[in-house]
Amino acid sequence: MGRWEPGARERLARAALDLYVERGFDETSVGDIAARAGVTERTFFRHFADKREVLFQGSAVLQQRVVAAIAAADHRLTPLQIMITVMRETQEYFPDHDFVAARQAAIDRNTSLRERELLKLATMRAAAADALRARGVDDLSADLAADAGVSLFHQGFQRWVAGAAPDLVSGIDDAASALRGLTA
Amino acid sequence: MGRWEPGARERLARAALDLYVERGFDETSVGDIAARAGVTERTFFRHFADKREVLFQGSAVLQQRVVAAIAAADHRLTPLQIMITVMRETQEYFPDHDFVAARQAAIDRNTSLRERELLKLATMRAAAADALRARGVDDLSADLAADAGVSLFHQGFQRWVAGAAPDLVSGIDDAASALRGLTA
DNA sequence: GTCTATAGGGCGATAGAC
DNA sequence: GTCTATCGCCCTATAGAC
Repeated sequence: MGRWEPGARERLARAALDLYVERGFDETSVGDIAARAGVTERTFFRHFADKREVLFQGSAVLQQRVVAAIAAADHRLTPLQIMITVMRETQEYFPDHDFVAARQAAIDRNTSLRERELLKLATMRAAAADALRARGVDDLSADLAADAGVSLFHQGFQRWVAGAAPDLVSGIDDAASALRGLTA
Repeated sequence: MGRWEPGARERLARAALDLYVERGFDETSVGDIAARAGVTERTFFRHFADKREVLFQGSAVLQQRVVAAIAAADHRLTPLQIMITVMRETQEYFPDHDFVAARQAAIDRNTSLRERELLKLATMRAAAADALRARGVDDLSADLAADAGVSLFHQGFQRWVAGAAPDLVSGIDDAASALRGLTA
């Protein structure tokens, strides 16, 4: 046995989500999280840049997969079709509805967490646009297709989490269908 | 003459933008801003909720106008047409290109300012969706049309600020035209 | 207007793994 | 020996409380 237990990062992430749900983000100090995880405050900041970031661990990996999927998409698809296809495939990164719902409840109750969520979505959107440009899509079309794809993802995601769609893919399909109605 | 100079709010806003541009957001303390404006730190926080908010003063007014314009739009327009029309009318709120460009340069160099900008856009989007719903547009279509409208605004705005479009209306029209190409 | 808790960064020391 | 995670105590600025 070492002087510290392994898995500090995971314990910190778990403790943070639990506390944000239990008593809210503003009412939770980094000291509280660290204490529950059995480490010091300073250790928290070595794993996570700030108090918000602990809820967005997976976003960099998700974004890399999205970029790779765009690069690998069928050449006969239009930019918008590529985005819809790729967004549907993100379903596998959100396996546990209860976990996602708890995390989303914490985010929705706090403005600074919503800001961070929006930043992550915007970062994914920018990366998707770059990936489309790398396939030869023109600048403006790439930005707009990326915006549209992330919009469909976001609306589908929200409806899945809220229980208005049975799964993420259904939510995205509902949104894509409604978008077609709007532009017809 | 009172015992303090009037216009503290305007002086603070001006001092903040100048300092953010000169030396960057992180390198500027609230004390620096207050000193340049000739007031105390406490006065800054009575006018602005936080250090970021000082760059987003006009957004509440802009949002109100957008909501009112959606409510007043021609009944024969589709939700997407309403959004395009209303977004084009926002031109009058951004008269001075140099001021807008300086402000945008400060925002683009700092992540936490970008977060705040994204929050303001998301708030406008939510308000626009509510205004569409109030006209009888269904839930999902309202959200998607609001997303699309704000996307067109954002892309058009960026291109105008960067000099790729002669004015905001042209930028939005370019984006709307490209979007039509994507969904055709 | 003053007072204070907290965020979050810097840095050296330490204790494990290899 | 190196590398890396953790600790602990330094610091300042933000932003809320009183």
